[in-house]
Amino acid sequence: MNASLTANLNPQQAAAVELPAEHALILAGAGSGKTRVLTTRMAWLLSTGQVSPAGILAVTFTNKAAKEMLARMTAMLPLNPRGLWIGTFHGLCNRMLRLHHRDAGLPEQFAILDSQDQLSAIKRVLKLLNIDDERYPAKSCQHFINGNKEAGIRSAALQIWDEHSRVMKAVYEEYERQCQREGVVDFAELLLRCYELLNGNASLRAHYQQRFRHVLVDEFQDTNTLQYAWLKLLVGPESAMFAVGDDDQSIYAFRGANVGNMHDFQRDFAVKHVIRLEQNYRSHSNILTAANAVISCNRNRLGKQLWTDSEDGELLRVFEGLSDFDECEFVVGEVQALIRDGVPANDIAILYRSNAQSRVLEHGLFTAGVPYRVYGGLRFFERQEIKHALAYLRLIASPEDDNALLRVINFPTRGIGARTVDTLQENARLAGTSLWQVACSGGLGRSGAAVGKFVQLVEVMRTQTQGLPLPEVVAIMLELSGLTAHYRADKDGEDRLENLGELVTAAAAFIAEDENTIVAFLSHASLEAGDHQANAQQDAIQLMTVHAAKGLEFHSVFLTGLEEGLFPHENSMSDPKALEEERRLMYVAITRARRRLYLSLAQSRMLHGQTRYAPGSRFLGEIPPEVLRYLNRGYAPQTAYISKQETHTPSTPKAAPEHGLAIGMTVQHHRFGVGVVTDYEGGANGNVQVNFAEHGSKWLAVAYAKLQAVSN
DNA sequence: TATGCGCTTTTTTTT
DNA sequence: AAAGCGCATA
Repeated sequence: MNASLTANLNPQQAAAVELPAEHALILAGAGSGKTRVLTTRMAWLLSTGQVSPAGILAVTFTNKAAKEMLARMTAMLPLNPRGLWIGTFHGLCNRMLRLHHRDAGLPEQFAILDSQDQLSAIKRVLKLLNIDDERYPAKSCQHFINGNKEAGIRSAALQIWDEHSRVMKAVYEEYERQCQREGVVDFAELLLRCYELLNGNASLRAHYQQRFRHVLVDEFQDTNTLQYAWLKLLVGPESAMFAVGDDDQSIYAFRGANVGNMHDFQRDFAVKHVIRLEQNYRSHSNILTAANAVISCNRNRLGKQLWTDSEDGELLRVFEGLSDFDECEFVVGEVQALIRDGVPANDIAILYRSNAQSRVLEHGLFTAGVPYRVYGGLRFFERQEIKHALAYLRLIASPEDDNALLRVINFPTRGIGARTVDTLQENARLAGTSLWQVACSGGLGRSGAAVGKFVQLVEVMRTQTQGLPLPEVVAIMLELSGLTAHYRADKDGEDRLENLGELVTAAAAFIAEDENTIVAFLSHASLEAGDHQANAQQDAIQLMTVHAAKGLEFHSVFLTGLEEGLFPHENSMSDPKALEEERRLMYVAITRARRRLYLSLAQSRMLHGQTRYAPGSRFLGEIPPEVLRYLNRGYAPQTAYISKQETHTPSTPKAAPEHGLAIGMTVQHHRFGVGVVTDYEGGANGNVQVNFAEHGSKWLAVAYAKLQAVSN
């Protein structure tokens, strides 16, 4: 039986699966069968009787990954999924906090704030403290609070340096108080609270350490400081931690992920088993060659070289368009050709660095009648109509939820204006109670009647839905609240109505596999905002950012917008660390392709309403020319030589131009025609690099080239 | 309370 | 170019 589990694994994979119960770090390259190893490891542990399902804790970052892991496990062994602790960091912390809410200092029915809710909660704090939100924008307070929570720092521990730090500390402090008073918890709080629960409660900690003999972590390179600290508390002297990650695919440092955790893990736990999974089963060899070459330009790596025994495959196709429209036209044409050749549409992806780039592509695909699907954007549970509906549910479950009350007290409008809400908040502040309590006690003058009716409405919703199955609760709430009527009356409300209907369906689906409580459903909504997509996937090509593509693979991939300033993004170009992250992003992008990879760029592009000119991405220049095939003439990989220089010599600040030329400027040359200035060095006696439409990119001596500016 | 105009601001994103 | 936001007006 054990043999059958590892039968189809390569020696490294099998070794990883069958490691003894000791700490291990698996460095798993892109497409090397990481998830397979993780799930097989668990199945092996269970089937050899080393551990019972209750003794396993497996952590992932996304619900999708958790679901996939569970699905693959149950395919290998029949299991009751309820006994297993497989989930996201947040999901597992939520589970633990619900079980020990008293020890954690939380009400049994605590609500979870998503980022939007958190932001509005912070706005209330700013208002309460009379803080100038020009100088202290809610967004930056949110960033500050989350940053500190992820570093495990409470407001009380903050040092005051100046006025700014004093205000930030005050905001954080009041925000903590407010959340505690209202019984709500934000995402970072789920982790921090759970960390503190275990840290401050030795017997509980010992209990879980005893219980979880095997702690398995997926995408370990993406863990932040707090997540790692939480793991350290859970892993006891008799537990083994099995961490799988790829430092080369760490693309979330910008939001707090700490790749250094991989290194720290080896040191903190004296890890004896480090296994590298370097054989790639996904891509043809030329694609891997490109990926390896690019990533090898990074300095800080744990070191790993992907290889494959598959054939070379095609060369990577490079297309340089004159404009973003030109690039788009090319992409659309190739997509159509691929589909004609029988590549399934959903096995084709168009990737880009930033969401704004999707617009042109969407337009092109739409015009050409190619079915496509854009990933990202607004998620189901984040839509305003859904948030409104959830707020009513939250009020039914716990009326003291001020955030929820504020959201819907006047939606649909019922004559409770900003003034009334202000008075309500002021009275609540004075009395030190919730808005709901104040609303119940009346005494609000002219608008008191409207508030009274709202209180009644919530009461009626609660009594009428008492004890009913969740989908019915949702349906009744939608009617009584007036949400359905409101969107029915709205000429543009059709989609929203449909989504509200979908919410009832979601509730039905939820009780089919989980509990029948409103609170559980609300947690589900906060923690799995993304999973519930309203429109099912048909056979359509996929458009998404490179970030969103992580973990996915496609037969053919179009990597678009390979220009300096776009990819790498301009905000990352001055910081070497950020630049390395961009390069890892490039590595992730390249390794998404199984068979065919297109690399495309445009000489000019509409960006922020302006036409911008940028030279080709340095990353393109880091790919060995032998694996590239330039589809349109004239654009040999000159960018390579510039970027090679840039990569290997410390970047020197450019001297101020004395010749009046600037990067992006269109110029005319007597022999080479029209081109765009892409670089220069030295002053009037120096050189200038011009990318000519007809003759490609050239370095010319400024003094002799006699370039003339062309206005456009 | 709703609407519309002019102003600003543009990475990446899960939970 | 487009979307979000604050403020003024109907």
